[in-house]
Amino acid sequence: MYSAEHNGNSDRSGHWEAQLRKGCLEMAILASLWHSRLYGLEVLRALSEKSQLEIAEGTLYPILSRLKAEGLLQSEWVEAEAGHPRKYYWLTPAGRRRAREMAVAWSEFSTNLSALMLPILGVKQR
Amino acid sequence: MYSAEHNGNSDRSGHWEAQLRKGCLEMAILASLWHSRLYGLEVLRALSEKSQLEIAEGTLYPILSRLKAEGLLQSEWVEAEAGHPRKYYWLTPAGRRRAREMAVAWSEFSTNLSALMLPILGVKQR
DNA sequence: CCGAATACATTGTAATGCTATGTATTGTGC
DNA sequence: GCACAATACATAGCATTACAATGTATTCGG
Repeated sequence: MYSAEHNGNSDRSGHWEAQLRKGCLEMAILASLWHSRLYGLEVLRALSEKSQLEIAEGTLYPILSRLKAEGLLQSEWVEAEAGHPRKYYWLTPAGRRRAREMAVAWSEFSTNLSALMLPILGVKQR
Repeated sequence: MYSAEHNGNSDRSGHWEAQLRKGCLEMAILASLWHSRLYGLEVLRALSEKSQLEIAEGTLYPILSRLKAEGLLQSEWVEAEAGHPRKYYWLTPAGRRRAREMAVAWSEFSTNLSALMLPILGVKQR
């Protein structure tokens, strides 16, 4: 996400984009684990590369912890052959179900909202 | 939005959809005013009809108030020929600029996130 | 041994809806 | 005229969720 601060807007202007993302992060993190288990920083990198979604570490770990507490993720410590021990996470069956539900809800929600934004983008409507 | 409570999930399950919407409401409300000024309950109806977005009154008015305080909206009381006085809102030039910025950011954000959700929906990727 | 890099974790704070509730005005029926 | 319903707007306590700042722990390299 580009910074909006260069616009010289009011002191709130830098914050509205963050609000756009709130609420989507759990879903995005679950989605990042759809294909394979990953450790924390791999999740960060996956999200950054696949969807330009930048999450801070301080944000990520509480979310992972919350999802685990809710039974949507499982985790285990793995001693690396070289380097640091890592905590790997993967989706539980309940986690896969949740991810699907969220994907469906997101698809509908985002389609509806995007239709609302079309006139503003100057896109022709049918 | 359909209710997720019929799934019999944990007590948090009914709340994640609400979180998906948070952060999008300011943008949606600004967008609802793109073409013409509206009074409060017209905004509600416009959002419900155009994008199936249901916002409670208790949510709408603080947002309208906030956007006005930020200089993005203007408002005035109008005595109706029949019925109740209504408070009409419309976008200021700064409001139109913000709406455009948000529309652009949303377009990019939602496209990226949707791409992340495609595998879960079982949609083929190129 | 020390500093850097990597990996994970925590907490106070700010922001934003949700829920419940309340105020005010107009219209209708009795 | 009065009571109630409908309409319209408003508010505040609470729950939730990131963000930012900070900290702990481990490994590696000089």
